[in-house]
Amino acid sequence: MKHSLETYNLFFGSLSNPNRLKILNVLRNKNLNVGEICNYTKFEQTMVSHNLKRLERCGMVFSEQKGKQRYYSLNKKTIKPLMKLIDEHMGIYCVHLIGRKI
Amino acid sequence: MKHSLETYNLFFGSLSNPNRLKILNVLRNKNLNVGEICNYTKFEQTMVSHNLKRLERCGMVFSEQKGKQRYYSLNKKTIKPLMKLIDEHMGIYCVHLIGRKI
DNA sequence: TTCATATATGAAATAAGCATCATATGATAT
DNA sequence: ATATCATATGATGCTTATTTCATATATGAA
Repeated sequence: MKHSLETYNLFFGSLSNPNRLKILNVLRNKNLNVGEICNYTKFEQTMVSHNLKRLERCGMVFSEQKGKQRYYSLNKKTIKPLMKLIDEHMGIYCVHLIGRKI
Repeated sequence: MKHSLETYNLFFGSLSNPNRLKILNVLRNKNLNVGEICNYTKFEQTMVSHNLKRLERCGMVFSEQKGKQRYYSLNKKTIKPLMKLIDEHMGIYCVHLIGRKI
């Protein structure tokens, strides 16, 4: 491990939340501003902003101001291979817990 | 995303805990039984057992009974490339938050 | 079988994380 | 400047996660 446990913890913690995962998911195909993310996810604006902030701090999304709106985009370079890795892992080791809570 | 948000959440949740990360860390180089993990980490036995259980359910560690002891080993096939991916990510995008809490 | 050691389990207590609320900042237009 | 729309922030209450405690199960030895 190259970095501190705290840093890894922060990274993984950012991904261990269904709402943040959903936000990442709606950003997969196109860049969206906060309002659009709210529409797609049916989440409240403040909640989305809080979660976007955390995702951005961890480098999982980027943002760019365009007029009054701020557009968010997925860090595909990290998120795509990450998801791929986990999909493969789950396909092998986690079949038993698909659909479970714990 | 191939699996449900809940499943990803469970996966990442297992990694977003400093104690579990520390346990994974001490398993990097050699397989250890529960008592040994406690010694290395200075964690309590029950806590270690609870956390090992969760890690095993998510396929991050494997276990094997040997006499009275149960030995745990890291799922290197997943954990190693995962850590590599994240180290690279952090090196680029997370320099600013090294050592931070949030 | 009984004893000692190793690990696991369930429930309760504690801690951490999160959404929500109220409010603030920022941007553009008038 | 003020008004309006878009997004961000801080604090608080609530929920979920985690550790701890007490106890149970499992394995091997005597």
